[in-house]
Amino acid sequence: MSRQSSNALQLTPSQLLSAKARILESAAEMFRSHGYDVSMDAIATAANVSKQTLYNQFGSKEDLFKAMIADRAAVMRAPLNASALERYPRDMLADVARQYYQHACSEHEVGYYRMMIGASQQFPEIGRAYYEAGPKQTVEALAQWITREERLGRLDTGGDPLMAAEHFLSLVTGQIEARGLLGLWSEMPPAEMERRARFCADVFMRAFGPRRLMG
Amino acid sequence: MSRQSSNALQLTPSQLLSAKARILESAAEMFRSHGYDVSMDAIATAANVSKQTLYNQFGSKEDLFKAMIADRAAVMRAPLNASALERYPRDMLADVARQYYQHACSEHEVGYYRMMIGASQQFPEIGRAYYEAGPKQTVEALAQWITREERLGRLDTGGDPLMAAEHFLSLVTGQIEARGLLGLWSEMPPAEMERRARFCADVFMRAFGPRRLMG
DNA sequence: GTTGAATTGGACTTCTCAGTCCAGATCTGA
DNA sequence: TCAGATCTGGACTGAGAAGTCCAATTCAAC
Repeated sequence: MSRQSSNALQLTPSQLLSAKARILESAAEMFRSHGYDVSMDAIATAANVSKQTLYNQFGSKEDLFKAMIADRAAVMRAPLNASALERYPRDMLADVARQYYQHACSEHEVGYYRMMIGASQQFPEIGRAYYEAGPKQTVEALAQWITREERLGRLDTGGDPLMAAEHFLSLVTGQIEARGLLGLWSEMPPAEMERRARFCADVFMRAFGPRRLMG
Repeated sequence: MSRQSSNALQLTPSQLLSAKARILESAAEMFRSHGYDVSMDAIATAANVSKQTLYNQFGSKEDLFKAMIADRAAVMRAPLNASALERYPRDMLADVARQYYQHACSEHEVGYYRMMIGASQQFPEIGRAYYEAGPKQTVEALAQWITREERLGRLDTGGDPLMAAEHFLSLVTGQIEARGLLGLWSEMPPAEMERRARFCADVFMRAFGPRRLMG
């Protein structure tokens, strides 16, 4: 017991993360940047671990891949944080868009998405799992918020908040993501982010704002 | 010469398409359904051709793949046919959406898109080529139409027809495509297509319709 | 027909990679 | 200090795939 506490204070570098966590970390990075074709040797090297340990911990490449997906699922949830929920619709929506442009649409993040798309051809159940852990959550959270705002008379989707939510997210991610998936990257300057975020919020408010007050 | 005309009337099955065209056809189908990992033997078999012929015609797997992409580029152009250009904005837009839902968002077509995404990780130049031959053309054609309608006073995008065009296409393709890329297929019933098409056109018209007449 | 070119099938080489095996080192808990 | 578990590195197996080679066949043009 006393030894245990001293261990907790003096961790060797390899103990900072458990072997399993370290492997998952490296595997995610390697799969993201090289696709499913990356070799197990490469992953082992990247994780500073022997190939045998990989197989001890995960049994097979397929199992490692699936474990990595499960591990990432939580990370991929979109940022609809509670604080933003108290803002006026236009500001809240612009904020969601801004957050997307700042964090979720990086080369890195779209790389994961691309990996998921590739994997879901090979392992169809992975596509579903990812969708339900990620995009679906985001759409539903937004739809819930829209429903609330509708009750407050600040929005009017004509009874289809879910479709309105889908449309807003499509507006935000749309062509940017499409270009990213095809590997076309052009660093988006902050001013452009701001312009797009406002544009999305404006379009949405013109379409779904309250009838009398126009946005 | 006389022989030539009799040949034109009595083609053997293998002559219906030139060997090259037949190979490209089969290669496209195999790459679409199995991804880039499909073996050259499998492609040769599918094309009813020996492996050697494959190599005679295309040199290498990579070259075959790129030739296939180039061959497909034209096919992937979106349907913005001239006849539709004479309609009123709302009808024209609903039509574009309808055509997309009917033809472009099938499992088959999204399969090609998925293949492009996968390939553009391995061969970055392919992503750009595809984008420029496909999506970019569509966006620009739509933007041009919007510009014209703006001059006629039937639309008002506040001076950014390109972004408006991007947004409309995002609305149409948005979540549907996202789900397709992840392999989540649910046959869309015609009534649902119609509802979505109208929804997209309505949203767009509320956002960008002329200020006075509201759509 | 005849000739030159293209096609065929199938064996062959070379390479890469998933997964295994093992003997020695290292870690961990008492 | 010791014993059992775990990790290491490196060799090894087996499978599958890209690409080559070649002798026999088919095709196309005169």
